[in-house]
Amino acid sequence: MNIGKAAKLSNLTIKTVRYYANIGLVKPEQNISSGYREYTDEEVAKLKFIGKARKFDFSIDECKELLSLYEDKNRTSKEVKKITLEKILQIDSKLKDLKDLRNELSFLASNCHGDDKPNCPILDELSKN
Amino acid sequence: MNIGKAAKLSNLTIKTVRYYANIGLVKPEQNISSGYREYTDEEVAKLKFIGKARKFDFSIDECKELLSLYEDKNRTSKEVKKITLEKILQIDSKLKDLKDLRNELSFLASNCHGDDKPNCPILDELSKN
DNA sequence: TGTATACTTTCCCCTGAGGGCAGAGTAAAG
DNA sequence: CTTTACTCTGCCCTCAGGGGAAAGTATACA
Repeated sequence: MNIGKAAKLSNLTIKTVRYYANIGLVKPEQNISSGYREYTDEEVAKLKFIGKARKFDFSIDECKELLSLYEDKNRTSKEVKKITLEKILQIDSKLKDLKDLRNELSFLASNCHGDDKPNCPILDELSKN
Repeated sequence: MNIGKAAKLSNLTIKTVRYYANIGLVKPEQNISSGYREYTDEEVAKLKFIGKARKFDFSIDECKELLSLYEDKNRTSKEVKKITLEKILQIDSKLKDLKDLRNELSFLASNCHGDDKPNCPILDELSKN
């Protein structure tokens, strides 16, 4: 099938599918006379796989890794779990940063009257040395 | 003072300070004969201000806005508080997405034996239709 | 058979917030 | 006068594609 159908079936944009072909993530055969990319069902399955992994916040490189494990029938579940646990740690770290940030901002905001006067603890904090 | 000292005093890199000059965020005078940027103490204070705001996850555009409020002695604290509360809402939304993601990944990981067998619920989920 | 429409191709620039490097000019210290 | 330190502009790079142009290909319909 052509790229349009492959994109539709995998719920990705054509741009994305073409990008994945260009970086060698899912590289279909290309019709010699027309130059059109020709996707097989299996390649569409890989596209879907990647689409899901991307939603789980895996980077393209991590998707590449997961995809090769997915294709390797001799892989161990240990390898996959390792990547997943690392991703969870990354998310935890991001969560902590965001929570800290939220606390600080919320503290500043709660100290700011938010009225029509110019006095503002938020700006005071930002201009502190 | 030259850009090196301004960067040091504001705890920013020279690249960053030059970038802020290029986009018109903090635009110092430039010595005509040498072409060197010449920063005043006030401009360094603005750089510091921006550096702090960036750490609070404000975008460059938001920094621009905050900076103009900071410079406007007639601004109302209401305006500043509004921007801050919006930023907090953005952070809350990001936090929710990340938490959901973490839950899903952690559920998958807990269902995966993580042993030497190829059977893997994580990959199964990623290849589900 | 011709043509209008839909689909696909490559190519180039854009995002945010700078980083890295090259080559050249300027300043300060010895 | 030379060495060293500093600064300048300009270019390409990041990440994961998005937008659009110009040109080629395929399909539907008259």
